[in-house]
Amino acid sequence: MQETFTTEQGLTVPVHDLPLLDRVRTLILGGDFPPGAPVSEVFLAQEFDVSRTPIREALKQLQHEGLVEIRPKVGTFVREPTRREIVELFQLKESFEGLAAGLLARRGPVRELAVLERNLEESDEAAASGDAERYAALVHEFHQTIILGADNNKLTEHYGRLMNQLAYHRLVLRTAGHPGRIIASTAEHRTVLEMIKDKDHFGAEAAMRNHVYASSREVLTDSRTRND
Amino acid sequence: MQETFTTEQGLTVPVHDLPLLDRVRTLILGGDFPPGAPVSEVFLAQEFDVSRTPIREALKQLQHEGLVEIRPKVGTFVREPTRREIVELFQLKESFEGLAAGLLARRGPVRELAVLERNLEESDEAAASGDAERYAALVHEFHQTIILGADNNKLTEHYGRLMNQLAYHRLVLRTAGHPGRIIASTAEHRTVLEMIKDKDHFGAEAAMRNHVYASSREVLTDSRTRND
DNA sequence: AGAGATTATGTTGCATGCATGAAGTCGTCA
DNA sequence: TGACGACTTCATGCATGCAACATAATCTCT
Repeated sequence: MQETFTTEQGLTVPVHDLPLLDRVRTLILGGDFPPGAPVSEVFLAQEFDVSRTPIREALKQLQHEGLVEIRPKVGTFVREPTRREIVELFQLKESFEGLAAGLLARRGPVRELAVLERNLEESDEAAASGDAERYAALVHEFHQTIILGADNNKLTEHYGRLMNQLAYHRLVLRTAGHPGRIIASTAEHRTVLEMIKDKDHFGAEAAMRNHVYASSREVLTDSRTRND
Repeated sequence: MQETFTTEQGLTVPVHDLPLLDRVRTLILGGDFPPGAPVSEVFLAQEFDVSRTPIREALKQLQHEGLVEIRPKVGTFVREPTRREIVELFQLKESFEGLAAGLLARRGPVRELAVLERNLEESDEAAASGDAERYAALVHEFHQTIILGADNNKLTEHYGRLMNQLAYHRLVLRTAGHPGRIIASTAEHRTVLEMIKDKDHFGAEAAMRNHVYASSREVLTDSRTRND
């Protein structure tokens, strides 16, 4: 097994081309490029002070991840996911996270339980003090902990791809949404955690899927963000 | 949306580099390369009569798909999935196919029902006449029909990636296994179909997951193939 | 002036060459 | 004989150059 590195989104990539691929991805996801904007190879090449060749390879990866669209002989463009794709991705998210919660419950973890417990406490604090940013970070951490806790690298990998595709959408929502409004999804998180504690993997999966479904619906029905 | 093409495994790729990427993938999955074997760029380059550059890009894609391992400054090698990875992939397969069956049941399909119905009849015939090859093909078609019937392109995409990673393993099992032995999993398929007919998406998902789990266990416990 | 054809431009697609680094090989020395 | 070290070999990593094609701009003709 080669040396790998797991990115923030949980995507495992070979470590040797991490800097470039990661930097390009960050640049595109950063929001500097509106959807549909062209991403020229030469621009990126001089931006990162490398040749076009490694840039091309990175862009192909990103195409594979669904973040950009390469039109042969024309150019590369930031891909704007359609609403239908968003729905599809959320269906997958529900399935992935449900699976993860179930696997974690079956494992009967120790370390993760403490982390999740602490997370919920801090989430309550953040919600009470109205710290939206902190709350969002904690929500992210909660889900990430469960995914990683499932102890299934392939799941982590696929989940990372998924979240990368949703990342741009999330960003739009987060910046365009109502920052002050935080709906406490902590209750649903707590339910999930209880199920995991009880080693009820069936219940944990169901609870997590309900939670993801609920949050996705709120994202999809209107444009208000639920920070989750 | 750019023009895409869906491969046999259901993986959607841009059409312009289909020939090369697909041919390289087929070559590697074809079994000519034992696991761990080096896949030199120059070899592939002269094999397909192109330069190293497009070969490199294709290999990077395959690395992304998990089929090869690129060791920097050393070479590219056919990746041998560990047993643990096989287990992880089957867990994902269970989740994917369960999701697909559920979505299909919820859709209340018409065309797919006829196809699946016919498939089961032919499966019975193939099983009765002991045509292992035909039976395996029908099993593949059954699952593929359900995946595609779920009408979720992202699911199809992720599933395709998954199956590509399992493809090599399947091949080994199929060739090394006992070709005469066919255990009729048709009964489980029939259960899944009944649930879909009844639009019981919950039951369909459960039935499919049980089925996939059962077949995976049989694959994993010993080396005998169940053709599924 | 408008429509079609033609040129011009910009970007990608690929081939090639060279530098870099990793293994393996051979030789030398203790 | 065994171990250490320089060297050879070989494959990759990347830069560069040129050709091909899509698109836009221009020109011509009616």
